[in-house]
Amino acid sequence: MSLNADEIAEEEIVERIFEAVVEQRLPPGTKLSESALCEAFGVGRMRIRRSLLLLASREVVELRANRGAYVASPSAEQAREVFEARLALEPAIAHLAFERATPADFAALAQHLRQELDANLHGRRHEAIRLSGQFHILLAQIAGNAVLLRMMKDLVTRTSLIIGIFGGPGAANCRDDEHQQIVDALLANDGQKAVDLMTAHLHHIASHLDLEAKSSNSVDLVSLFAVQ
Amino acid sequence: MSLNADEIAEEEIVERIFEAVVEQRLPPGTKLSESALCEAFGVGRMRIRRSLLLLASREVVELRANRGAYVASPSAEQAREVFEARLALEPAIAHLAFERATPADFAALAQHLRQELDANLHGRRHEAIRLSGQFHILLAQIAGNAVLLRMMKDLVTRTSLIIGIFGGPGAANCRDDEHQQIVDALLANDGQKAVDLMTAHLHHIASHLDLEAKSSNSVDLVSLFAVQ
DNA sequence: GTTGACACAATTGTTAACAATCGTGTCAAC
DNA sequence: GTTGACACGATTGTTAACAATTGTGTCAAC
Repeated sequence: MSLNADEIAEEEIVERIFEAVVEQRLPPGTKLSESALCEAFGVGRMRIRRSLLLLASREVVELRANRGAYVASPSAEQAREVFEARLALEPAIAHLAFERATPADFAALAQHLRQELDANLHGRRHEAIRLSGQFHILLAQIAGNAVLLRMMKDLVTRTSLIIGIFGGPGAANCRDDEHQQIVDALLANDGQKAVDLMTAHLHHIASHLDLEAKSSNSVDLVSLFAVQ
Repeated sequence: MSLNADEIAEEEIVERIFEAVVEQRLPPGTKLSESALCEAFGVGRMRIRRSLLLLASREVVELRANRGAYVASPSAEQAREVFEARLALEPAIAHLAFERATPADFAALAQHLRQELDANLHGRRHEAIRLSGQFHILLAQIAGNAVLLRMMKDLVTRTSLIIGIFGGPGAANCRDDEHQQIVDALLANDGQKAVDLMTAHLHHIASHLDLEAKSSNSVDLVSLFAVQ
């Protein structure tokens, strides 16, 4: 009778896998076998199957017919599209957050920056990466728009995959103090500056990627056999 | 052996239902019973179930536990969020389309405008509504970004639901010539004007909505029993 | 006449067995 | 030594029967 204390829901499974991908504990291409996930989450195969379908619809997981589910490996083209989308969305989100931030929101931002700094100082890498993405999601929450928030969760998660593939070694997260600067601009009531800093921040992240390399091996063959 | 001429795929079912929702042939709240859909598409229940899950993840369908699937009925708050998201995305999309449009794209735009005009002149209402949304999707295609394109498909579909609920009677689609004006600005090589016209266009559509009314009946009871 | 309880029908949700596909390892042939 | 075919094991995909929940209609009680 107690309202559903029994089993884990699909949404939670999706959320957990999102988190693992963001933290780069699930690298691109990792196989997600059904039986392993059933055991990991203690649920039936059907629930895992639905979760994988949801993850695939958000392009965090790739479903290959008769071969199973794999963590997505975004192509260079997809990476470009993700950053282009973020450049379209996040300045607008920064502006909305600027208009709507309450004192409680500023407190949350301050606490977040503290956590981020702390994780970086103490070398907790996974947590630092997660918080780095979480900052952008926190801004979307402050912007007060569930549609934009959902979009950002997807984009941030895919960005982690992109950095895992195209990012230089070690330069996994944007550990600069640019997040701090954005919050400072918001605190200084300078919305336009916050928007501009966000745009610059995204350009900085993208500039640390090498979208040419890492075409793996298959592409070599493709270009080899190109008619042109 | 022939490569899959056998059955309809989930994606196609999702696409067809999206289309029906855009054309407002599936009004908000319509029940989508599994057996009926099985018959309609000639597929097994499992495939329908997966399709409904995908539709729910894009918030075009609402899944109520043990009660089935229903076409979503966006709330006023959700309507606000959808338009806010469109206002964030579409100016950027218009700008990208401006930068990347080829002569072939302009031809497609011209043909689209002709079709839209024709459907309006001859009173083909469903087609007119569909084309009205399709214009915005065509722009996203021209912008050359699959991520943004996917987002726009979702937002346009949900906008149809929103207009169905909050739109005045008859004023279902934006039948002004604003689409024409946007294309004219693109043709005149005036990107900024196209962006501004798009923003104004979205404001016009939103201004024809009555987000206060149509709280149906349940909300009356809620406000009636509100503690405050 | 309205209200409450009860039972039934219809629909959804789950489980488990079955079918199909794919990758791998072995083995023989060249 | 490499290549091709074949068979096996493992994993995914599907089907069908079963369980559970919800809504409805009937019927008696007040």
